[in-house]
Amino acid sequence: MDATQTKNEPRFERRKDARPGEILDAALELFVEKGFAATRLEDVAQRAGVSKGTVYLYFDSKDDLFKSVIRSGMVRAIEEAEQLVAAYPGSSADLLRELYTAWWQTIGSTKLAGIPKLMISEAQNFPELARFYYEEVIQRGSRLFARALERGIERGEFRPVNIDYAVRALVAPLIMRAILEHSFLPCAGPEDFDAPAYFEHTLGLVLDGLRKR
Amino acid sequence: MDATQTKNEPRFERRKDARPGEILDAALELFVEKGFAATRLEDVAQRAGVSKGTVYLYFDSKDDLFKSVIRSGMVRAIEEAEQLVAAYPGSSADLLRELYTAWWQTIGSTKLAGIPKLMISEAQNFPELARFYYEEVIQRGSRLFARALERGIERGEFRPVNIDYAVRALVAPLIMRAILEHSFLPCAGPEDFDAPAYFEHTLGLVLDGLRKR
Amino acid sequence: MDATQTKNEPRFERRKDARPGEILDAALELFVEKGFAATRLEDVAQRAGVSKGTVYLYFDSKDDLFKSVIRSGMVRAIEEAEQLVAAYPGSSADLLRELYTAWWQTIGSTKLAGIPKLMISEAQNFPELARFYYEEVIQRGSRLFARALERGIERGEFRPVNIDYAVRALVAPLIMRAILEHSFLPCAGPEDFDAPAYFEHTLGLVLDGLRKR
Amino acid sequence: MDATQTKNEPRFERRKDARPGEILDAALELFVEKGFAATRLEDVAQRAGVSKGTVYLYFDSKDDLFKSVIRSGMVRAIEEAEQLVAAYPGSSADLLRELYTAWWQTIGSTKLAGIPKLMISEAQNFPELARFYYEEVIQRGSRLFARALERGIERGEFRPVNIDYAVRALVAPLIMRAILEHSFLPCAGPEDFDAPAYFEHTLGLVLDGLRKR
DNA sequence: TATGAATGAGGTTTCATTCAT
DNA sequence: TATGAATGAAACCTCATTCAT
Repeated sequence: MDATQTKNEPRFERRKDARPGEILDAALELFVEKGFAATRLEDVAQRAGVSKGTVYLYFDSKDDLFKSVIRSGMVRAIEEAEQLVAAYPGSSADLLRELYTAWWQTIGSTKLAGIPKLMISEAQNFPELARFYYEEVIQRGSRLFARALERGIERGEFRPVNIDYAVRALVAPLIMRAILEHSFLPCAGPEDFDAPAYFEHTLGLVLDGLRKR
Repeated sequence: MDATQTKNEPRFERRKDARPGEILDAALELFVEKGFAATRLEDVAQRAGVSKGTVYLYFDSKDDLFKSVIRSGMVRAIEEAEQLVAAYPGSSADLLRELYTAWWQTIGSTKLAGIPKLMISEAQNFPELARFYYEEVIQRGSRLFARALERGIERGEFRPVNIDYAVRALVAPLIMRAILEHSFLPCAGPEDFDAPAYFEHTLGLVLDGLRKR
Repeated sequence: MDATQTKNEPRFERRKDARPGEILDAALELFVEKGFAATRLEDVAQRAGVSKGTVYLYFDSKDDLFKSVIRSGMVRAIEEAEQLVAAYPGSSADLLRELYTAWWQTIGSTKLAGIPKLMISEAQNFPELARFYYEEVIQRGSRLFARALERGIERGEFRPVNIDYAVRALVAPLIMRAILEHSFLPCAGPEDFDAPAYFEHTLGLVLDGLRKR
Repeated sequence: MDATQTKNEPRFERRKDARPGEILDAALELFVEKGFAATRLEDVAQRAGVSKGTVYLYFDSKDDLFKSVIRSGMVRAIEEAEQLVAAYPGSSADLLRELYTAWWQTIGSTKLAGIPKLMISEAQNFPELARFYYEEVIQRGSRLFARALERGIERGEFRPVNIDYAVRALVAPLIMRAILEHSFLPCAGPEDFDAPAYFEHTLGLVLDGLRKR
């Protein structure tokens, strides 16, 4: 069934209508807020404006809903960024800055920013999902930065450094920021964590390390 | 199997003093492994080698047990590190390296390494506990590094930098490592994450940024 | 046995409107029989023909169920009796007899007769509920009799007596009968307690005391 | 053991020492206050000033403790009153008044006043105990009043009345008062229930009914 | 499709009872 | 005798899931 449409769908989205999107949004919010186990499906339904039974029209189970939440969010953003890297005309330092900006706009400042914390919390309870996320989001996302660094080295803009460690140095603040937003940020004064400034500074530190002597 | 020991095991064993610690240990392991809500008190009891009811002799509720787990773990390690910083005779760069080593030995390579992930996951569900952790662990721990940096600047070993950002750059890899260990490390090959090497590299990057020009 | 009916009984039966009443009935019976604390919610559910969870669709907790049982029972009967007193055309002695009859028909010979014992047993455990019952049932019920007595005195049918004591003399046998039915009646031969005769005799005693000399 | 003392002990007291007496006192108070099922043995022990285990040195189980509480209280008081009736020299009206006074002094104004409510509440849960109480306390107590009434009729002091109903009219206020004290008295103003006046009035009413015309 | 009443397995928590000391 | 730590059955309550409407 559904043979005509099966081909061009985004790979990790299970349904085509708009209804499940609202459910996914609600579920993401609540899973991030309370954790998977502590989230009641009834609350998800209510926040999505549907009844409890309706959730089961679109998702097989709570587990299935969780997996859909994770799968549906991040991948698209990474695909876009991959295109950005492939076609970027400017300097590699600017490309890195561009990647930071893109991350902030498509993930960091949106609901998707909750996914890292969520996935970290539940990785051990959903091993296959964790593997999927590790490969399709973490590794694929890391490769973006790796490619930009390699590009810079090839073009003589950066000195040759260990790519893995440099990637981590670049990615860590993004993840830290996303995690903190959904954990301790309410404890800190809001002034304590100005994301753009933090990113700018980290970028400066790393670019300084990349500069040829 | 084990025929020699099976018979004489007493079903009632009185060890009042040892109990709470054993329960806390078991609880920490399971909370980290499965999350707070998904951990059944029965499993905690079993792993601690006691019955369900015994847990309630020492802790008022599951919530109380959770709070005790968090409170009892980290603070001691930080106190020790504070003494280290206060009395350190050598260079500030060595002090930073010493802090890294101490963190790895007392936290990073022990069960306590699970607490950051755990606390991040549950911060929103335990706001007062989150505040406690933020103040007594995160801020107090950060101040350790801040003091080492200030010391280096005062003594002319480092150039004057923004302390906050430098602290974050130093702390991020420790936290990232601890978090990953209890989330995606099973997905990665074990070779993918050699903690000491990672730390050494990060330290190199930051110290390089601190070097006077 | 019962082969003809066993098959088609649906396991899910939707009867939203009837449920609360059925549950209240079952709960009243069991609370009276065993006491509040000794009654298991599972038994209430079973006697009402529903599952444990269903009880919680209609009542927040066991306490809430108990309060509803008490509140829902008596008040209606008293309201009806108040109208009886207000509109009664005959002699005041007949009105007293009428009140006795009404009590027997709407309370004494029904399940509601268990409530006095139940409420007495639990008054200390539910102080606010006890206050409600005291005001809305005990005092309001007593006022019924008081009004009939005052009416008789005003109309010159009775001699002026202390209303409070006379009310107690009238009410006591009703309460005693209801209490005994749910406590020691199984110990006594059933012949030991013919309620109408008992009431008739008490009425005679009191009316005799009210007669003008 | 204890052969010298075995003979004259009160029939329904199981132990001879003073220790169990304190436990029984504590148990009576709490059973009356909260009901049997809602009373925790730990609280009984604490109020008696002993440890939980000690209770089991003197009583086989919670049920056994309950039965002992009931058995140990009332019977002695009734025995004394039986002697009073058997030997009373004065008028039968005075004897009735004497019985009221004795009841008030040995039961109504003491902790024992809680037993009627307690026994009523638990009669259905302890059928054999209920039967014991019915026979040894209720019927035996009623016979006290019956004997006084018969004496009065035989001696020509009272007119011949139905003894059963007259006994009930005499006993009801005593029981009502004891029950109310441990249920709704906290709801009423304390002025609402002056026991001696209430008793005096009831006695007057009944004696009036007994007077020869 | 959509609803929400109904279910019942499973979790937390209590507490009567046991037993090593 | 006396203690109180330990036990585990059983209670209350929740919530993912089902199904009649």
